[in-house]
Formats: sequence, structure tokens, C-alpha cells
Amino acid sequence: MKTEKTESRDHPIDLQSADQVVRHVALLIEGGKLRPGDRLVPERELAQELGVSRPTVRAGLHALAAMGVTESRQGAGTFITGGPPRLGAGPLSFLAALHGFTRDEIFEARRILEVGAAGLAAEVNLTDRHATMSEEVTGMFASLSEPQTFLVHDVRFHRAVAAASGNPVLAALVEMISSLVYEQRRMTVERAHDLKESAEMHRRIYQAIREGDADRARTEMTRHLDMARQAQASEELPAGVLPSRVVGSVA
Amino acid sequence: MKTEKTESRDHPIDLQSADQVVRHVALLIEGGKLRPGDRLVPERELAQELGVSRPTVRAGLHALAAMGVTESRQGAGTFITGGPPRLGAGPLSFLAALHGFTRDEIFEARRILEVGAAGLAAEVNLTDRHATMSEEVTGMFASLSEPQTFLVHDVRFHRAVAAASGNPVLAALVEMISSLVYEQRRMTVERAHDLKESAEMHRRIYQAIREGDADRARTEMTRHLDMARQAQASEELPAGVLPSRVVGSVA
DNA sequence: GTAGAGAATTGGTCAAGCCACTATCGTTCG
DNA sequence: CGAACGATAGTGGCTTGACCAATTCTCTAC
Repeated sequence: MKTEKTESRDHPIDLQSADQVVRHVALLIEGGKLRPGDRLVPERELAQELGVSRPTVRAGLHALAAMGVTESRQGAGTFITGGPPRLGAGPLSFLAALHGFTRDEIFEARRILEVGAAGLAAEVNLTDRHATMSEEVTGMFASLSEPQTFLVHDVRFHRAVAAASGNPVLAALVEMISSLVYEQRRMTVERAHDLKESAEMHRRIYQAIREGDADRARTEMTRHLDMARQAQASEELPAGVLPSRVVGSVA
Repeated sequence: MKTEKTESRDHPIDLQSADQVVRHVALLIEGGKLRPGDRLVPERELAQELGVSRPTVRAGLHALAAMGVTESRQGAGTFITGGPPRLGAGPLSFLAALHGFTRDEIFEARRILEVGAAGLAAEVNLTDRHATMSEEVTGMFASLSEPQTFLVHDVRFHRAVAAASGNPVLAALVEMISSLVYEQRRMTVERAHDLKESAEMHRRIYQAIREGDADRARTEMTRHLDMARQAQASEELPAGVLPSRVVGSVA
């Protein structure tokens, strides 16, 4: 968080006004006075309550929005983000752009995260969440000739697996990294081949989860990710700069 | 499906001015014109370049700061965050506060992430990163009677393990979730007992990694986290509200 | 050569106001 | 009576211009 630097001081920091806004909202959330979907008080009131100016309030609200906590709609108001727990891709994308994560590093992280998620999903066997996975597999088979559409279903399948684990923390982490994968892959997926083979692997993962076979789910997910890593390496530009480095389009 | 709210428009979105600032910086980073530690142009110039007002620029910069991309120092300037790749704890803390992650869910996610990281650390065997782990273990043994200090070393050890995996993506994820753990545990660690046993377990994890024994590293990390989960359950308030729910102090 | 004072630079904030979008509610027309 | 319409307030988005506070630089005086 932003205040971490100053937090390490030994004395009680005097909060910057903008941070004060963030903290105020944080306290309201912790106190249960603000729940997902709720509307915040108008900026003008908030400014008066905290004794700061409106531009300052707006700066704080932008910070909250950047963390995925709030969403503002002109004319309507500012709302606490609803829906399932999500971590935006922004922070990780910037990190990728700044430090140049390699494709292999990302796949390694996915291997750990998603193999675990697939195993969990098979173990807990939340049958009501199986439909989503099934639909995405179907969508993949239906878009074998449209790489972009295929990719969307691909990413959504992996998120669905994480969601099927029943663990929102895991789901949020997988969602974050899958957003990163989507951003990078969007540019190269046109050169992909063997989409059918990829769809088959996803189907096998789904079936293993559906049958509650955790070991097989893990094995299939591992195989899929290893295969995908190799396949994507060949999608690379023949002699591009930074062959394996990934920049993660933040925009 | 709700993709990205604004991105789902079919027309080339007209960026809000504040987002324009974020995008501008993002493009500079992607283009390699802005690297960690670099200083941004002054707010006033940035405002003129983009044709927006300074409060708007400031709102965008606050958003970047919230994502951990920039840091501003009054009188000095605004800088791209340097140091090792980090994901701030803010977003995950807010998610925890909003959706009430349970302790078990967090431990489950840690189990997957950190067991994988420990295994990797043992496999790659980056000996120059072993010293940090060792130091933290030493620090734990030296602070058996000071729970708060012990906790700091505890958290740092787990981050060191992730760093020793050599995978910055994994390290960033572990750092994020360990921050969450620290925030919650800070309040209850005083009631902890068996700190010595905990330190011993960390030492065994360290030794397994040091000896390059990946299987043992995974086993020891798994045991440690399972034990810690049980131990922390007993640190709970006897009859507190929300027995297993966790709010994650964002502030 | 160095230390100190002052000026320039830069982030932090405020004040007042206009614009654009949304929602609501009363009115009017079918 | 109901539905389409239109005025009206409420709300976020942004600008201009200014002042304050912390830092950094520079130039002088010793």
C-alpha cells in the first residue's frame, strides 16, 4: 500500500489528506458500514466530513478505484465494487512491464497456483460450479477457427477452475495472473495452431474435476500448462527483440 | 459477461483524463523510457503535455501510487518504484475486509503457493539467497519471548523462501498474501505459545531447501502450515464475534 | 574550499465554478 | 388509466489560479 513507507517511521505519521480519504473508507468497510454494492456519500459531502477539498477527495477515490475497491459512475455516484472478489490485473501488469517477467516465470507460477486449484476443485467437488467450466470447454470447441474468441474461453476456463475450488483467495490470485496471461497472449494467439489439442486438454481437466479425481486433475493441468508453454514459445516472433521477455500491456 | 466495464464498449473508448495520465505513464514504462527508480516529469509539465489540469494529474498519480507503481516525495519529485518487484497488500486487504475471507481459506491458498515455492527453492538452489532465510530463522530463535518481533521474522522467512525460488512472480504473490497474514496475526500473536516449536519447523524447512531436497521442503512446509493453522485457531478470542472470519485491517 | 543563506523547483492542498451524465418525478398525450 | 416525455435536481469529471511546505540547487561570504 501507499502508506507503507511512512508507516515504518517510529512516530505516528500525519496522514496526507488523500490517504485520509482511503483510510476513512477502509474504516467504514472494516466496520461493516460499507458493503459491496453500497453507494458512498457524494464527493462534496465526503470532502466536508473530512475537512478536505474535493480534488483531494477525488485523488483518494482514484486510489481506491485503482485498487479495485470502488467504481464511480458519472451522475450516479461512487460504489463499492460488487460481484465476486476480484484483484485487478493492473498492479501485476505494471510489475511485469517494469521488471520484465519472462514467459517461463509466469508459467511456473501458474503451474503451482492452478495445479493446486484444480486439485482442490476436484476434492471439494462443488457440482454447481461445474457448469461454468463445461460451458467454456464447449465454447473452445466452438471457436477453433477464431483464436481471439478461443483465448477468451481459455482464460475463462482457468478462472472457472479456480472458482470451483471454492476458495476466493485462490480464485482472486488466479484471476489476476490469468489477466496478465490474456494481455500478453492476445497479440500472439493468432499464430497459434493445435487449438483443437488445447481444447481436448481442457476437456480432460474438466472431466477429472467433475469425477472428483484430484490426482488426475493435477496431472492433466500440469501437462496442459507444460504443453502450452512449449506451444506459445513457437508463437513467438521469429527474430523479435527481447525473445522471451514479456512486457504486459498495461494499457 | 462483464469484461472490464469500460472495455466492453464496442467503440474506441474516450479515456477519462485521469486514466489518460495512468495510460501515459504505462506507455512510457512499456516503451522502456521509464525504469524503476527513474523520476517522472513534474506534475505541472505532465499536466501541460497531456492538456489536463494539475488536480487531474494528481488523481492519476494517486492511482499509480495505489498500485505501487510510483512514489512521490514532496519537494523532490515522483519516482517509479524501485527495489524488488512487489505487490502491495492493499488490494488483497480490502478484498479480505469486503468479503470476509476465512482463516482456513487463507491457509489453503498459502499451502498451495508456499509449498510450491519451497519446492522450487530447493530445486533451483540459489545458494546466495540462503543467507536471508538463515538469518530469519536465527532471528526467530532470538525472539522467542517477543511475539511481535518473532512474527516479523516469521513473515520475512516465508518471503525469503519465495524469493529463493528465483521466480519474481511467485515472490510477489507470496509477499502479498504474507502481508495479509501479518496484518491479521499482529493482533493475536501475543497469545501464541510454542514459538520454539514454530522456529524449529522453520529451521527444518530451511535445511531441506539448503540441502536441495525438494520433496522434504514441500513436506516440511506443508506440515508447518497445517500446524500453524491449528495453533492460530486456538489463539482466537474465546467467544468473539465472527469466530473464524477475518477482516484484514486495511488501515 | 566550505558552509550557510536564499532562491528555484516540486509535490500537497484549497477555493470556486462549469460541464456532462443520471435519475427522478411530474406532466402531458395517447 | 398508462406510457412517453421533459424539466430538474443531484452527482461525478474537470478546470483555473493560487498558496503552502519540503526539497534541492546555487551563489555568496567567510
